[in-house]
Amino acid sequence: MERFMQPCLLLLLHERTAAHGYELIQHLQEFGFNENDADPGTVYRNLRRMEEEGTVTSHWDTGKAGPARRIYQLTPEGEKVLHQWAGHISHNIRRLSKFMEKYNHNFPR
Amino acid sequence: MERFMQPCLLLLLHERTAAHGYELIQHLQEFGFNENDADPGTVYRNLRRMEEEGTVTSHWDTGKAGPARRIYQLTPEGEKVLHQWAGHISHNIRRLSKFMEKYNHNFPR
DNA sequence: ATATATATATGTGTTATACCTATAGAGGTG
DNA sequence: CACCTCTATAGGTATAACACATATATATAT
Repeated sequence: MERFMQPCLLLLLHERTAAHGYELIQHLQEFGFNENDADPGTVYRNLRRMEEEGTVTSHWDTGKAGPARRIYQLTPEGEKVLHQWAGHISHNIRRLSKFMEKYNHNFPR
Repeated sequence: MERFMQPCLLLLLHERTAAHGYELIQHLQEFGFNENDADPGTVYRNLRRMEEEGTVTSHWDTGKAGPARRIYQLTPEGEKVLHQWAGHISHNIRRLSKFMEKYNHNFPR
């Protein structure tokens, strides 16, 4: 499925109210992303795009030690989009399950 | 999920031992493809590529009325690839289900 | 000094595919 | 007979997603 990273990021942000990109990258593995899939470039680009689309907001955090972080927060619009994603994903699960049903019928046991 | 049309075509061909593209297009709806998704251009291009990859073979059928048809058949290699797809799809179902589990935990009832 | 971890960002080539268009045979209708 | 529609295959192209590589800068450990 395409753009699956987006709903994962939205859900991670809902779980923790705020987080920066590097932190989100660490947690994407919970959704089955491996090192290649959770490519930093892809994550940061997704976050920037999500901000353009209005599903998240961000601000710089220069308070902590280390390089500046961009802190992301879910918007109400983002929560709506997350719900839409959930519907979409449920639909895909049903679709894939239907395939497997047919497959198992063709290749029993 | 990407290239989902391929396992569907392979499974359809396993079900009917042989079929031409236009016929397969009609049956793709069984797998949740709508008119846009089951775009003829995409179907035929997929079939040609699958032949290049050795998962199907084809020959022209000029016997029947109407324009000539290209009849496709599943190869043993194609059946192997279909089994690989089934594994891949099962994995994706688990992955998406895991997302939904987390989602439902975040938004109960 | 230098290597590593933290943190963000851009450049780019490949791939999948949606949408559009082209071609052509066969049958039906005014 | 002209025209339309259905059957059937195919290619052209623009967009989009993404993997992989690279650039940047700060802080810490050796």
